[in-house]
Amino acid sequence: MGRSASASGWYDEKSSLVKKGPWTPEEDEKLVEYIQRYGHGSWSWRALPKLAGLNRCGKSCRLRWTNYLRPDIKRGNFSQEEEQTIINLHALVGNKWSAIANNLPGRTDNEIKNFWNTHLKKKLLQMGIDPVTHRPVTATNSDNIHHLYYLMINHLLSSLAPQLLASSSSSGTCSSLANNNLMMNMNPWGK
DNA sequence: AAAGCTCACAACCGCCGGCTC
DNA sequence: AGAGCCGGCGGTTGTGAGCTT
Repeated sequence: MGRSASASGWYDEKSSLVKKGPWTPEEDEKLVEYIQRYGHGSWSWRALPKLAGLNRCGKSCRLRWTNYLRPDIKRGNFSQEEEQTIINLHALVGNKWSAIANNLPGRTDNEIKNFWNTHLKKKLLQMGIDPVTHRPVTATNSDNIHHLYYLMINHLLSSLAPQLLASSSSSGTCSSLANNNLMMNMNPWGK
């Protein structure tokens, strides 16, 4: 089933008039006010811009709300524990940012994805760990840190991945696994 | 001081799966 | 059964801020 861009919500029938780019405080205010007043369920994202008096496509509104305006979003730097959780979960499920975000309350998939791409990937590479495979970059490297990390990830992949993937949509399922004592104790970069 | 570069992150884009008709 | 709508996802891009030269 192929889908056009218009069907996915980026452009409506008057696409040339739909505004793109950064949101203004006024637009934010309109969006927040409408959602807070009417809650979810009585409208669709596609219909919302018109209802709220916004010259945006529904998809842009949804993204703005879920990634930035939602009241439960946690702002600020990632803690060591959050960082550790992301790395552990990424080793289990890969680039499933929404599944990872489900286990980090207040964090969005977009935020985690950005954090991974700008910080964690580099950090792992500096440690000599491939951020994709979570294995040492050099096959012959038997350094203790790499070896511990490798054992840890393999242990988790073999024992936990099936159940994690099966329940990745339900929040709270993974966090206890990702943060369990074994993993924290084996954390090769400390803290 | 200013031009160029790098980094971080908000936003865009295209695609997919589920659902409805 | 299949076409279309919708919400959601992950990859990519644009841009502003901060840093370096």
